[in-house]
Amino acid sequence: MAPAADSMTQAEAARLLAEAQDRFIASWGRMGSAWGISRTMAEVHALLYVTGEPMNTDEIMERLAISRGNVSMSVRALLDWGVIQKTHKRGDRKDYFQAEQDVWTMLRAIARERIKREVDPLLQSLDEIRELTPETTKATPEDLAALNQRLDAVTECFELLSVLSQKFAGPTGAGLKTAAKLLAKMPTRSGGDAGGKDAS
Amino acid sequence: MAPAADSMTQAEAARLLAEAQDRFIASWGRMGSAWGISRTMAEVHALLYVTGEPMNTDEIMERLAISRGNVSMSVRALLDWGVIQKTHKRGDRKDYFQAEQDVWTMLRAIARERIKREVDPLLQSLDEIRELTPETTKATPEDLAALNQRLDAVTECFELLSVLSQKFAGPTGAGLKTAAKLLAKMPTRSGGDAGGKDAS
DNA sequence: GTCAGATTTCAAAAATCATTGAAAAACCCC
DNA sequence: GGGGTTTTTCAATGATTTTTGAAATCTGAC
Repeated sequence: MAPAADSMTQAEAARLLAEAQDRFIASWGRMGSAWGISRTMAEVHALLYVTGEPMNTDEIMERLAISRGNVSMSVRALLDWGVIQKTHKRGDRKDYFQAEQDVWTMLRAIARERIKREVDPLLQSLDEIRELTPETTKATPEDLAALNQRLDAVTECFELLSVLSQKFAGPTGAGLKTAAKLLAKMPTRSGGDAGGKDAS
Repeated sequence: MAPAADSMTQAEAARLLAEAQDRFIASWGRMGSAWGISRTMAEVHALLYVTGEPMNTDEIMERLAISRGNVSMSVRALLDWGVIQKTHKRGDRKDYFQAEQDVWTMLRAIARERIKREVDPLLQSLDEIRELTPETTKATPEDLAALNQRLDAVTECFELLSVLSQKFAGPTGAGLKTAAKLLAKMPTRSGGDAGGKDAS
């Protein structure tokens, strides 16, 4: 539209935009891989988030210099996580993908999925293990009793986590943002801890 | 001590104990690797946690069937994370390692480290990127403005996370357990969300 | 200062995980 | 239902991470 801007040319602006996007994509990818998500998948997500635009497979391929198959798989995984959506354009048979634009909604989806995929299975294992180790009060050697105690401590802790995720990240939840804001406002009195052992 | 127990022999109890421990170690290792921690490192941690006993390198090697070098590296990483401690036994030159026994204290250490290692660097990158993209109010093409808005949204969100971790997981923090319990008690009214977009 | 035991380091090997590309399947407009 | 387009799948390849084991370093008692 306007041929040139005040303080920079369109070309300059475009270069800047691309560079900033690339850097964000790289950072997000790095963080993703530290958290057990494949770097590329995180990068695809970052690209879709940072542009905000729906993009098709070919555009993603080209921008990230990755193969068609890789895009297909990453995009499918992101759909499974619920952090991107499939959209369409009139008169275009290609699939377009668009990232959830609200950061809190995005984090909520991630939290929900991680709990479902990783915490819940752990809890189930813990239950199974717990069934192995009877607690016939007397007769049970003290080692078994101590084991049970430790197992129970872990279980209790992760069950609480799972319940919290239901409450705040679940489909009817109150929202992660609410939770975070609440916590941030909470007074910090080291003495007030509910559990005995505290500030190390 | 006592030659036999009521409902099971010592041998039975020992076998049970070992199996339950092994299963816990395997589960913990699986969970660790889903979260970007090496499986072995998580397993060493699980072993030390579940036995509760201080163990030396040779004992860990044998129990987990891994090499000396691997134990050395895993143990060092766990020390860095602050989830195990080095101890000693009189008249024994070997190092012994013992896991933090309080689950919440342990989770707190993990949360603190992850924020420090992964969130804080992300925030720094975001700052740097943000400096690339000036906001000279007018003149700035709308794409750059939109980018800045998205970058800011992510920054705000992770900054809140970082602050929270200071508050609850930091050395003078109020304790993760407190935070979790508080949240669990909070009423769940979907309408109460502070951010506009909510229950999907 | 020396020595034996204990730990760390690190290059090479093994194992795991991610990526490609081409073939197959699905899709859809006429 | 044919023909072109788009997407998915998956075996093979490539890249990365993890593990090993032996050499180097450290440690503390004597």
